Amino acid sequence: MLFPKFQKHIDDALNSLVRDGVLTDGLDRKNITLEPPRDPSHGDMSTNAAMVLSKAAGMKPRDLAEKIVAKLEALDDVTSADMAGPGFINMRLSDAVLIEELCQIASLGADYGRSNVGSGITVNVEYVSANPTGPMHMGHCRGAVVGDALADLLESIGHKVIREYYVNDAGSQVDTLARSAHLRYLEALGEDIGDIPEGLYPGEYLKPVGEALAQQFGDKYRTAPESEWLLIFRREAVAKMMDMIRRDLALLGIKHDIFSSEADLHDAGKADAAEAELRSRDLVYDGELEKPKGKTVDDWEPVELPLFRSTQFGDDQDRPIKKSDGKWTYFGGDLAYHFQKAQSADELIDIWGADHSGTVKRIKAAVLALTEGKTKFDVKLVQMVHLMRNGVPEKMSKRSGNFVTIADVVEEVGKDVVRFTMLTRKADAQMDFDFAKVMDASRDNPVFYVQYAHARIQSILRKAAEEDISPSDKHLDLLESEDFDLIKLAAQFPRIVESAAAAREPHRVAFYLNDLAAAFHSFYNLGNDRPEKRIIMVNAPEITSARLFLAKNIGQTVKNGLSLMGVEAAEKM
RNA sequence: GCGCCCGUAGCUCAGUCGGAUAGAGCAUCAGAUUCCUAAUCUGGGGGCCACAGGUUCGAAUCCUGUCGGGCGCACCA
Repeated sequence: MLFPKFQKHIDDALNSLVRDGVLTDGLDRKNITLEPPRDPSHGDMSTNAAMVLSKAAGMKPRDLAEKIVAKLEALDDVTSADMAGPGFINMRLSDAVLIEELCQIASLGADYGRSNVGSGITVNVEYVSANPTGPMHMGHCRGAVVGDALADLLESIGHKVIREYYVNDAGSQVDTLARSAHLRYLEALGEDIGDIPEGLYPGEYLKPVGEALAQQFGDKYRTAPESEWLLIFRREAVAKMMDMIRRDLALLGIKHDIFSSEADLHDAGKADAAEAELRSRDLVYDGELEKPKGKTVDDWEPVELPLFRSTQFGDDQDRPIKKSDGKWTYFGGDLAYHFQKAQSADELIDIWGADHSGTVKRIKAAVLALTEGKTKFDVKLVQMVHLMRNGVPEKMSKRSGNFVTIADVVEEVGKDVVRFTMLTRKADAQMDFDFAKVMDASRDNPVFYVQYAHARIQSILRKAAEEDISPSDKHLDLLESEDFDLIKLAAQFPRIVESAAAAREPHRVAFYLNDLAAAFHSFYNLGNDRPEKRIIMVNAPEITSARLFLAKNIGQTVKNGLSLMGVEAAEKM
């Protein structure tokens, strides 16, 4: 592949200069970059090697650059190498090396863009982890898509990836769920339940749960005290909610390997074990919390609780792992949960909503303490999505049972639009999601633009087949400069994937695909005014077969990119 | 009051480990279809990269401060 190949060229050139006595050995080369210049008139490939090394080498950047240029211009893969500006080195690539890259796309097919730079490292990505108390709504959507795409991305560079969903089935919210389900159970048995009382979940989605429970238990728990049915109803209702969530996830194409239960974690004594471990190292102690700042709490009174010393790791205050009633706090369980995940992974990544930003420090502290720094841990915060319709905010309120579900949105605009839209923005910037815009203005939606490029290519291939011309690598020497420009852009795909994975920013793939699609559409339209630039030219089957080969592999690259985002590559539009 | 994120064209946003003259889409203006899918393309206008300092060969990018916006600041989850 092109970029690794040229990295080696530069490395070799520097080694050669070391042998010549121009450079001292062992200079730090990690800041050397290799990238296409922003302005194509500067060349195809540019490196800052001379500027980075000049200080340590005791030379002026431009003098060193000249020495490196002399080595590089001797290469077969390079037609020219020049020094520019303060010491940039610009190269132009030979046709042969670009044709070689094009053939690589063809031979690698769906694997073009994949690599093994991350092999041997297992990464656990936890995402979604929505409470099992209702269907998935749009508040969960962005984190789900970003997490899923990130997991794909990490897998594509060779990491072993464990995709995990943490089911919060131990807190008080699932008791509320059980009570809400019991009410619907009574309703299913024919009782008039009236309005849903304050504090219970009012959503209609619990009706079928109540009916199923009535079917299963008859009127066994109609008048029974709560203590008899709470655990049973909790288990049944959580299972039903998770079924529903799994269906919602499937609609969006979100995949998980493991659903970890918080309740199971406690039953297995994992939290006790973590507490014991931390107490033995004096990282958990019994103490009192400070009064909350910036917010008045009416019934505040100091209580002694087991506290984790997160202040030692930069948190504002120590954090309780158990409540005064002796039950675990969410944090207590989460701490044990992360310790458990660290047993089977080298790196952990959590995808959280920005509304949990306040708890990042404590959980980072906990992982650092429990794994003694051996496990890399990163929390990726995904900012809020504001739902709009024609510029008017769409109301969302869980308490009233009134919220926009993922199922509704997928039904309205489709999986591909949702996924692509969620990935056309940095995750740490807020975004608006306007139904009217993504629907009515679908022509302007980047997802269709990219899909259209792929569909257009497939259409050309079908058309060529009718003319009895098929793609072939026999006459690639007939390709012209516009053809090579497309190859250059496609050749960037592997490094885009690699850098997006390293930075954990799936959105970079989306922006790259937009560029690649634009380049192809532009290429295609050259043929409007200049018939000799058309892809299919019935009277010139040799160049046509070469251009078809090019188009086919551009299509392959688009498809590989879309597949990383979980978006279909349309055959026809 | 404190913590985290953000501030780039009229709007929505990119901008790679600090690199060369800051980009794209929408909107706007002017064009392209007897021709492989016009869901496309070509061109024009539009910028104090919030502001002020600092770091250096070089800053939209890193550091400090100010201003503006969002999220959070329970033993909730």
